[in-house]
Amino acid sequence: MNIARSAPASHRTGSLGREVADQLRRLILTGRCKPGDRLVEDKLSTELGVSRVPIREALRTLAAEGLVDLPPRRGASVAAMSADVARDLVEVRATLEGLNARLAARHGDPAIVAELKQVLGEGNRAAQSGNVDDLVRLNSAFHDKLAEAGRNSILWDIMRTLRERTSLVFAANTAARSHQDWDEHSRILAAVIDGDEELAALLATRHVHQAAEAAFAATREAAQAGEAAGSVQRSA
Amino acid sequence: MNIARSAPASHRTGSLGREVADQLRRLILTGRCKPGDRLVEDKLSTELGVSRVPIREALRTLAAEGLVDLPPRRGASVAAMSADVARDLVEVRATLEGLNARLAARHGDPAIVAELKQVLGEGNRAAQSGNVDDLVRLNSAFHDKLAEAGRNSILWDIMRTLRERTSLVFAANTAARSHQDWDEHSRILAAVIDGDEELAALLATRHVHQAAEAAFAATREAAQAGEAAGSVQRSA
DNA sequence: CCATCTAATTTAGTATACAATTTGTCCGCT
DNA sequence: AGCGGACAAATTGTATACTAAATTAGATGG
Repeated sequence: MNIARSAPASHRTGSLGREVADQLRRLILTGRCKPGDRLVEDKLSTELGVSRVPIREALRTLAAEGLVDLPPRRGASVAAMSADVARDLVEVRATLEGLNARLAARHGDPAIVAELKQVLGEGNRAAQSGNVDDLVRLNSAFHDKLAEAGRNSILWDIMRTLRERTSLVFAANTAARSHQDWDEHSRILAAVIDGDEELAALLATRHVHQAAEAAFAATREAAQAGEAAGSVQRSA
Repeated sequence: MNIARSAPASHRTGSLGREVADQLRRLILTGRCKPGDRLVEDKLSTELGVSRVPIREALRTLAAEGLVDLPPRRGASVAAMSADVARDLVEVRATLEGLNARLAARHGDPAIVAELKQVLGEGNRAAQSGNVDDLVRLNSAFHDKLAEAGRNSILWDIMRTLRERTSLVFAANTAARSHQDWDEHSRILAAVIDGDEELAALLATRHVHQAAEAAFAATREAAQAGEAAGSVQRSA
């Protein structure tokens, strides 16, 4: 699995370190590395076919993004998220999605609005058909475009990492809430198009809070169910 | 200037890379490295007496914080801030200071509030005497403590880097606005103590916006004055 | 079973070498 | 004189090897 060869010109980042960071980010976000998993430099080095230098660089990058824990002298591990941190993340993201929606409503770039309409249509179809991969991708695309529409580079950057980290919280029940999700997306976009800053901000903030509530509730249920039946196969 | 020896046990961070990052951060924030200055790995390596590895680590860290530019294959330089980025920073920071003040008013930790009162007193005295170093330090301390009072680790982390970057914008006229600054600090703290979330949020947000307005105005004046008289000694 | 000592693993850092790329300079050409 | 391209210098990106320090795991003995 030599990424130097497996992805030679696919997305030229100009640096192996960034490619490694992208690879690991994907592994973490798709859940193939679970929270707490250790990321040993030597192992990654041989597995990915690069020296330890780019590996270390990638690990620092991901640590800065909050995706990996990196205690001194103790090595990297996939960041575990406590309930407290999850709530903190949601609180901040909700506020910033509100700010961003307000800015988007203020500027109203027609090109981006058109793209948002496009994504909204596809999202609604995906919610009908229930394709989870499409739902995840389109949800990501919608919030991405919306962040672009806000036209604030600082905000865009912060929201990118915030979305990544919250996606781990929300991942479990994207499918279950998809209809409500896309209904809310639709209303947010309508407010943005209307230039109604207050409403756009309110809806975007509430959207995050409601999605979080649902996710937390689902997680609690799963935890209870697991507690009742799961202790036999804890290590699976 | 070997930092490995010059700061052996002063503030053990457990990692040379972090010490280097701290050093460079201070150089940048105190203005001893101006925006655009190149940060060449070899030079820093010999000057600080460490190998290139911790230097690179530090540069990545600072790049993640937004204090240095790090284009691929082109080397690091102290981040320059355009007027656009400054406005974006202020917009986001104003919103997050608002959120944080709201959270601080909600929780109202007595210990931190006591510390805030302490800092407020010292700040008012410094505003009277006009000691710039003290003003900078105490202003930083006030916002630091206030961020603690919000009790949101994610928010705390984001606001830390945001404060660093905006401090570069505000640095010029901290002295000029000190009385109004500390008057506003006082009102924010009062609202926090009252548990008045709405008022605390409003005042904190407005505090940032007003400080920014003043700083932008001062910068514009300086630019005009410089345009009229300064082209003779451009390079100084 | 617990404490402790030891050995293996792993990270942190140094030194060095080299390839790739960017940047700067110089020279000839128009 | 100005411009474009070859050439050289500087700098980053990566690999490799080695040392040191710290943590983890295991073995040993009480």
